[in-house]
Amino acid sequence: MNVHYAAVRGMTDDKRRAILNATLCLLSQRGFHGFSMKQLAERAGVAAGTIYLYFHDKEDLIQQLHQDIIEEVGCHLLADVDDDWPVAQQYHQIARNLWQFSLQAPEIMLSKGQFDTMPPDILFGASYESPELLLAAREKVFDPVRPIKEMYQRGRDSQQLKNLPEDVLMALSIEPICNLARDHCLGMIQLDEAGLGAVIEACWDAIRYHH
Amino acid sequence: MNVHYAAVRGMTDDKRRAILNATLCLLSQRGFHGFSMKQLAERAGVAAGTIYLYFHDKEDLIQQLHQDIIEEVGCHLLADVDDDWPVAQQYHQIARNLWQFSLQAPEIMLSKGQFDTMPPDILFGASYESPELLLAAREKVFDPVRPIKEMYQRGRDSQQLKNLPEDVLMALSIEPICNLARDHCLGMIQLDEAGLGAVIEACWDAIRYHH
Amino acid sequence: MNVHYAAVRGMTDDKRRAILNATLCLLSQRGFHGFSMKQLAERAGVAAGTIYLYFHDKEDLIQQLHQDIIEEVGCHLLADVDDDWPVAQQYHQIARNLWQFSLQAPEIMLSKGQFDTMPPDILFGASYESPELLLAAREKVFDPVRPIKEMYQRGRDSQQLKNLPEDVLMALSIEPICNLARDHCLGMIQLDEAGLGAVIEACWDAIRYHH
Amino acid sequence: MNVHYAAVRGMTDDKRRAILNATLCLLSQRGFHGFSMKQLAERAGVAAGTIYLYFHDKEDLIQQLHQDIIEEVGCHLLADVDDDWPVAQQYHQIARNLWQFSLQAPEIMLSKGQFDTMPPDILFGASYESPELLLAAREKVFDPVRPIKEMYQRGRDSQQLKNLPEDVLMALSIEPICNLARDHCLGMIQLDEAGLGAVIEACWDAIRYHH
DNA sequence: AATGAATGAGGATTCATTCAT
DNA sequence: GATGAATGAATCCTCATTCAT
Repeated sequence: MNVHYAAVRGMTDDKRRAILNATLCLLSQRGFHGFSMKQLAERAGVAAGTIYLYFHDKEDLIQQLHQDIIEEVGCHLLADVDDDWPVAQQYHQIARNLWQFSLQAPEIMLSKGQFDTMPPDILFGASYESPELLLAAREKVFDPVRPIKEMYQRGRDSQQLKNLPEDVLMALSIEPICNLARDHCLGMIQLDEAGLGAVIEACWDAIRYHH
Repeated sequence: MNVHYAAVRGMTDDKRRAILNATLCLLSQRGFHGFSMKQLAERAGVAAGTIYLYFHDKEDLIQQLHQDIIEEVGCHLLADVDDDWPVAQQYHQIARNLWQFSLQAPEIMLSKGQFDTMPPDILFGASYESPELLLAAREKVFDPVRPIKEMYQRGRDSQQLKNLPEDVLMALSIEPICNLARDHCLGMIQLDEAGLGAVIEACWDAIRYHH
Repeated sequence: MNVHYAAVRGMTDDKRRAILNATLCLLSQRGFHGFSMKQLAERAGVAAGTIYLYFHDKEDLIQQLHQDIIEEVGCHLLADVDDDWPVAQQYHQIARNLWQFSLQAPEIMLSKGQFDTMPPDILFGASYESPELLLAAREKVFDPVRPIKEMYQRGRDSQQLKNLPEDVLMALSIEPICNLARDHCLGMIQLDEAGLGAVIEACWDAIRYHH
Repeated sequence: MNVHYAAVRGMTDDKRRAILNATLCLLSQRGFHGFSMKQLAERAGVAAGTIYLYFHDKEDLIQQLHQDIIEEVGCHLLADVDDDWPVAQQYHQIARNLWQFSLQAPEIMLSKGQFDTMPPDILFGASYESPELLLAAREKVFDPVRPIKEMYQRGRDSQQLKNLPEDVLMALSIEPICNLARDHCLGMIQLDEAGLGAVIEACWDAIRYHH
């Protein structure tokens, strides 16, 4: 019975996963309004109605996908990063993890821009009209990557990093690598190992405290 | 007669401008597929059919908007920049111009992400499938901001900037400021004069050649 | 003054003719609903609004075109036909005139099918619902070709033609030639001089009284 | 189970049939561009979107209707026609079948003119520009009525019919009856049994070889 | 007389979602 | 749980017609 249940769970979860994967693919290529639920069903190999067994509607689907991705990204970025390392080493590891991750899951990289431009009520259930609500909701959603934020805080407090808000530090050192990874995935730029090293170093230069 | 003609010209151009402005507004909020031509007509204060007197279809409208914006951005970013200045000074002026521009035309800043995630055939008439065609088409479209690219080339050749492709240098020094400007417009971050100076300096640190 | 007026009249009539010619062309290719007034204006070399100076609306335009065509057709079919000739000779002359006419005005031939399938209220101002009204209206419109009908009557009354209604006699002897002329114009069939003679003879066989 | 399945099949096919029937009705009255998909949906008793479950677009719908009609017409015209009969008898049977058919399916008769004036790419996927392609496509579409064509060939080869192309023979002996049947359906002419016999005989006179 | 910009109703088609099976 | 036929509102775009110039 247990086995049977597990099997069923697994199967249904397979369907959920198939739908989420197909959504990611279509979302990264066409954006939220740019693909239809029928296309999605086809791509996922399920019937149109099946999607609504797992997700309440299109927005819910996107929201759950977003959450899933953040968890996966958080997991990959922090792999092999030791809390005891100096901030510089931590940062370099994270940056390399990010690049590595973009190679194995390019659609996720491509989907970032779509999520960034999405009305925030879809992802967070709050709009720009009420900034404090939105901030709180964002914090919750981005909880899986909080350790990264905390690393920046520690780095700043110990004067290894410049005295700037964490958001800004990340915008200076993580986002450029995201953007370049995306361009790399799209074939718009080429970057070899040496180039990658130089880029990571440049981003480190941007945020490290110059004595 | 001349005046009269000008007035007429002005009026019809007013319609085109009204449509483009309304498009920018809706595009930045909802994305390409996220707003309807009827909404657009309403916002622009014209009849739905009128849009098609000035633009062939929705894609053409977006493309023309994109071109218009690039010209306007190019114009503003390069204002008060002297060719004879050292690269460092040129960069700082451009960065400040960019921030300034984001304050007076926030919707343009917000629309950048939408354009970045748009299928390139809409903007450039070429897809990722044929990279060389796409590259050529991009170059043409981005011609109004070519002087900025050339500044980066000169800076690199004279060893004032790191030895990285211009695209990468820009991704390290211009895009982060764009992103922060966008977040600033949305109220997601606050940045005072000192903070802005620090950010610009940080981006300069990212790309300047450290001897 | 008179001359001036005539010139103006001529010019405006030129416009009317240009519009009618362009209408014929578009109608024969696309049918009543298949072409737009803007296309028509373009083809005729006038502004869209100009059409409405000469015709009340699209239906009126078609109706006037129809009337014009019937007059022109009547004129050509009856050319060189002498009232004193025997019916057989008259018929042969008309049939040859018809073929000849189809060669010099193929669009008219092609437009016949369009008029035949048009709701009769457009052409005659009466519908199939009130057959007697429709019949009267048709008679009036087709007045320019009445001599042909009368020829058939005389032929029947003098027992040179079969004892069938004129409409039927025409459907047996004129319409097939029209259809073949249309197919010839479209390149769907080829018919040389001998073939044409055989066809005309065959149609004559269909209606002549066999003693 | 089988019965159940059949019932379901029947029901869905019912929808397709309802749409085709409604299309025929509207097409014969208004022509291809003259009726809207919304009107069609209303007439067929389905939602607008439902049409697109069965047909790719309006052109596909018309094309399928055309094919259906040709099959039905072929079936009716050749009913009770024996291959062993002399050509004369075959022709007479076909002609009577045609008249009979026009009485029980008048809309089909009325639709013929609409199909005849339709741009051939809709019906055959080929235009007048490439006559050989068009001819081949036509032959395929008209395959269900090929036996009739073959009868004409045999009749001509055995010198029972005049030495004219089959197309011409049909234009002389079948099309006039079609046209008269249409006029009869519309109430534009009356034709009793004797009249019909005379008409069929007249058409036979047109094509039979006179020794 | 002539223009052609402007209109907004109406065109074909697609969409997210539901529900009977 | 899974299906996919069915819906009808909403999509983009075209149309015949008007009217200020």
